[in-house]
Amino acid sequence: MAKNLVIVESPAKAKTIEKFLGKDFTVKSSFGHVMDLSKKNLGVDIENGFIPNYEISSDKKKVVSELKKLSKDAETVWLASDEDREGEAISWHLVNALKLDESKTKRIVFHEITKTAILNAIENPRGINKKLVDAQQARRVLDRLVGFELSPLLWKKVKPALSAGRVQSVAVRLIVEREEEIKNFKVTSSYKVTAKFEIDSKKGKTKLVAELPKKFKTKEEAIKFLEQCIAAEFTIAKIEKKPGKKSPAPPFTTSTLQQEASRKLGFSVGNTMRVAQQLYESGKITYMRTDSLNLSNLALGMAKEQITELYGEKYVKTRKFTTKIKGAQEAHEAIRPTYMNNKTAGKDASQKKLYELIWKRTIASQMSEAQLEKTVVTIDISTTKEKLVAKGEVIKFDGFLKVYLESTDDENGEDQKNVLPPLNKGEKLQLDEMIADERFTKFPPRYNEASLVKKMEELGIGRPSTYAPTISTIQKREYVIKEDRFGKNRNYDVIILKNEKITEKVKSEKTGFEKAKLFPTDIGALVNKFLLQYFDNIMDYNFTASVEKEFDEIADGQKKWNEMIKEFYGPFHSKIENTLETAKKFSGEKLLGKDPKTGLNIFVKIGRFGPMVQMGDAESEDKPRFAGLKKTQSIETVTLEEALELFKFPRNIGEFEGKEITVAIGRFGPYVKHNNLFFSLQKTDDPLSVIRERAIEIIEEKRQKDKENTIREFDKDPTVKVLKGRFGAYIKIKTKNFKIPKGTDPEKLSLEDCLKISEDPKNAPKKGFKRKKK
DNA sequence: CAGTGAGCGAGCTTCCGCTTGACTT
Repeated sequence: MAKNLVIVESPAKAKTIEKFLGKDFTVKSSFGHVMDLSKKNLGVDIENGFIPNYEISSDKKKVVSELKKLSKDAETVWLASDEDREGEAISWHLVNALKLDESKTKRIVFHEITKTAILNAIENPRGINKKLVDAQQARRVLDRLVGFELSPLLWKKVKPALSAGRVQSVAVRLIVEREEEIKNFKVTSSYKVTAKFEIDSKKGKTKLVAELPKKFKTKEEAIKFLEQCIAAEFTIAKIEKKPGKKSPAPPFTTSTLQQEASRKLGFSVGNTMRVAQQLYESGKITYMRTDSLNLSNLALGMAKEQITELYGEKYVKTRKFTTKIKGAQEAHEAIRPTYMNNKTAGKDASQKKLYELIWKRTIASQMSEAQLEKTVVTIDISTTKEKLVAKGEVIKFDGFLKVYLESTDDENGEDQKNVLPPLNKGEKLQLDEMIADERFTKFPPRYNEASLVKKMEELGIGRPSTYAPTISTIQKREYVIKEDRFGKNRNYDVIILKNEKITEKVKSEKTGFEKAKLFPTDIGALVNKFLLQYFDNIMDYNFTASVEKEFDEIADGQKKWNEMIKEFYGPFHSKIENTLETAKKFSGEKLLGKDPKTGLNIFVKIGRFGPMVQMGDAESEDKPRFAGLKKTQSIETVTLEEALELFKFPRNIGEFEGKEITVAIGRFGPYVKHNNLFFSLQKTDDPLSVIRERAIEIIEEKRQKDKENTIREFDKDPTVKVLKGRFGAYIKIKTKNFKIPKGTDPEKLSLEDCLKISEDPKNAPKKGFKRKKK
């Protein structure tokens, strides 16, 4: 039995560290937090000073009991969770969950997984920092109170099963507000003049492209300018050369890795993290959830060695980067290859591509600057005071550019940097052509997953471990949808001066094309409006930053954590109560117009099951009729005509086997209903025009499929069936499903067998825990 | 994966932050 038990957060880390320490040490992992607030009720005792009710998380019971056993036999238990707020709390929870004896428990920390760092940590143990734990408790309790009081309010006032929280609600706000900016954006156009000159040089003819810095607001002004240039003489007035340099970007953090993988590889945020996890687990890269730019001395040394070997000594420049991100906790290193001499690694194409990106970024960050020479050429026009400008850039020394250049989110990469031909001051230029083309102002870009993460990081909301899950949550709640939009064609004017003649042309370009961008849904916009109206403080972009400041004060011992919570909770809770009493149902109801046949009002709003249209007033004697919106429609844009179409359902389209067939649109899209059974329409079927014959086809297809999936049926009781599911055979009784015990042949089950199996609680459908009411 | 299918009636839903491997309906 080992004398020492070391507990870290991640199993891959445990494996590495075990190699560094001798055989007297066993290294195990807690798999992150082992305790959390109870999920029943609030999990916090409001009346008695906000005492948290912690429980061992259900998925951690096994880990905890194993660690408990090992800790009993160990002489010393070393708690080596990360050195940040959450890590400190993990150690504290471990003390409680494992019932550790204080005398044999030691807390150690390290920021990098290197042998020296770990041996050094072992030499310098300390106790648990209770103040830091308190800061974490404040963070945890605040998030619980906000989430578990706001969400139920939404269920009552907006729609069931919605959610709100300190992080997700602000993320949705960003997307809703960006969409509003875009909607209110006024597109204007102006004319940009570009001139092409022919240069005779020793090497033959080359081109020089120059631009007019000024843009013309109207076509008339642009034409007037071109007319002036017909008989003009063009002379080089000035040639300015300036040295410039470019520096490499710092190594990757979680957020910048997600951004670059999105731009360069087209990965979603979730995909990047999944692939990075695989690389981490196979020991190829360091930890992938980090906000630190730091590289260990070992890594710096390896990088230097690698760069010298591959490119030579003059490409080396060792740098240490420091983070500018507020609230960064820097418990880990930056994301880097474990061994810099592996230029490639990974099992599949995704892993290889991501690894290569990390390798290049890390190596480049330790390379010398690129040396540039920037040239600006000014060209006089004899007939006007305006001057043309040509810009050029020559790379004198490539430095880090040999390996890697960070891309940008900028969608219209304007500055084209070309190499200029040899030119002399006073030289007269021969105009080939001059073009004035119409350019339009561009609305602010919509967020994609990665650029939203970037913005969240800037605001200090969310952590490296939560960026990907948060983005998935707001999509799962249907606050936000990720999709492509096809652009529209737009005409623009082009005026050309060539051979001393001016001609005009109209050209066409694609505009508004969007790929994998985040759009707010009706529900997202409505919930955002509700929260902004009643809880503007939580929705404030600075809310997290201001509570973070208080958490820091708690960690410094200047503030008691439950006092901070009390100050927040008092006004917050009375707002909840007040809103509960006074706010009406928040449905976003909008009057579209009147039904021309009946004269009844047509409304659009959010109902229990999402966006819908309503015919007739709620207060009128005749109950109003309802119909759900199609998935492709929105409250914002639906027209009266489209709304009226929706009331054509359910459509009776004939009879089949003596029962009528109807078509309608439900929660899960358009369907055919026959004999109380439902059959989904295909995407290619139009619910407004689908005919009886096609409906029968769909019914027969479904029947065939059901037959194939049925293993056993019983004449005596048709509500009991043995069916083939995606996880194998199961028993269905009415709407409930039951597991079949192992070793039972489903083909041979009798009705009695089925009923018996259904009575055994072991086989009952799992529905989670029932909530206990006090 | 495939299946689900209402307009109110039960019972349920929910947060953020650590971490991976569950093993379903």
